[in-house]
Amino acid sequence: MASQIDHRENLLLAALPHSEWQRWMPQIEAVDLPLGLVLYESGGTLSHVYFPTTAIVSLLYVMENGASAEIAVVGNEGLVGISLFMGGETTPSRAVVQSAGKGLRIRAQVVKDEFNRAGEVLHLLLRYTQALITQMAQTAVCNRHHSLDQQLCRWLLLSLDRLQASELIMTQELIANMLGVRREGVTEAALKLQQHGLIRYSRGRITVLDRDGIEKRTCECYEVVKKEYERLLPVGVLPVRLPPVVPAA
Amino acid sequence: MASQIDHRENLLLAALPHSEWQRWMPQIEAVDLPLGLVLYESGGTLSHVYFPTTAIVSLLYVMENGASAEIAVVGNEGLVGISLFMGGETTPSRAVVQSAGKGLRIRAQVVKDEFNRAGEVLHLLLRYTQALITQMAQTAVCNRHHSLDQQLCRWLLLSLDRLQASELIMTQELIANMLGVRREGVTEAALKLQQHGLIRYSRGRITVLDRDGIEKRTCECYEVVKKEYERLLPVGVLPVRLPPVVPAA
DNA sequence: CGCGCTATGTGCGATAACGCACATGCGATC
DNA sequence: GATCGCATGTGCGTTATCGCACATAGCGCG
Repeated sequence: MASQIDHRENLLLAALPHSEWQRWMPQIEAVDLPLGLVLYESGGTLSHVYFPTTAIVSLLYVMENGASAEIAVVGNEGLVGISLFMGGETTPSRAVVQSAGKGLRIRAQVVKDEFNRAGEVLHLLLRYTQALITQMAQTAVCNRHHSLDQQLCRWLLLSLDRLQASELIMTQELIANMLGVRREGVTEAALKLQQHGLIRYSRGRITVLDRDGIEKRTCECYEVVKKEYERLLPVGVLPVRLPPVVPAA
Repeated sequence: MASQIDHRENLLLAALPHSEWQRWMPQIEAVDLPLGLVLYESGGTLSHVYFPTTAIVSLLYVMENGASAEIAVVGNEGLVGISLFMGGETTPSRAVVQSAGKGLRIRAQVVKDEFNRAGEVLHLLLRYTQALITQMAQTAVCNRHHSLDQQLCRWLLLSLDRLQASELIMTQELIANMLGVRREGVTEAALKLQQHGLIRYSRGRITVLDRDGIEKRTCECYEVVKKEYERLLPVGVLPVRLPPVVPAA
């Protein structure tokens, strides 16, 4: 079973030295990540660390009054569960599957042990964490200074980068939740993009027609985050198109 | 010289095991941190890691158009320069002294070496980093959902917690810069607080008269961040009032 | 094929913050 | 002790977003 796992589907796993991967592989488990699945709840314990492959996971914060805001997004370039090796065990945020797909997971203790060997793994995970920090910081700034229109573009691009397709399955209601704005606001912003021929959508299915056009309309935040991921993470280009999966057995 | 340094003035240093501190001490240097001093610039290299003692340092992000926003604040509970041990060397933010005072510093390489020994120091610094991450995430959320009035209160409280006094030397213009809002907005918000007898201020000197009252007016963000710092960091209570400094020599 | 659920579109008035212009006034300096 | 610079106060029209109410319209399901 584990032999069918292609660790190249997740960039962090792909970057593991061969010897490390040999130890990890038997412990890795492939999982389905359906839309809306909560990987961990604010303050809750994590049983596993998740490495999305085709899924996208949002780290979001839900406030007392129910309002929410996304603080970062994790795809096949990263992992969900940094608080395990950062030492805090929990965080006051929630991790929810934002785009259904697949992922790999491994028991929390295994990652902790590997991390504490203080070799390549530690440095790889910490560099990833720094990239994530940049994303959070940029989100804070973006929330402060940029228009909903720009933020929607940023959000679309961040999501696209973490998908293999140019199509997102995502209602405007959900996007509004992520961005922490009204649903109607997203409708208006999306309408503009559609009228300009940049996207097309209907009932929870968004197709990106002109990626460059969207990049022109987004704020600098997208580029800053992307550059920082490229700088910090082993594989230069994020949206890696894999060769056909090696069919074992 | 180094023998006059009281490492209890900074909580991270105070939490170092005795043997570690023995190694660090000869390398530590006391520095003045005047208002406005830039400890590092976006993308710049860090020569030292700074441990504020009486000063407060803001991590802020400056955008292309000159607008800015604070993403976190560091006082005697923390350190400036996490990107050194996180492996990225630089970050796309700026560190500026927000409240003048003193701090300790140590050459970057020393911290890296100690970190890479993978002992207590590593875990201590990573737990601190996680607390910092929480602060950034909460800032992002706060920027999205809370009023300027609430944010000003949060900001005042975060600053007070990192000072030994109930007085801040800080113009409204500077606060506006930190919060990423208009100066006039801060004036209005501060005016309300003053009219309610919570603070008193004049020309860059703010005195907090009723801390509890300010806590009542702030948003949940302050409490979340504070609790998380208390949970993650060694000393339970943040605003530590030190016993008289041990006068060596 | 029609029903109903859910996604999307639209139209308000209300509000918070903006940008700009300018008034006031403290307090350090000469 | 008059002056000047900088911090603070204030007014006002503009804008983005909100909150709510309700209209339309795909699409799956019976």
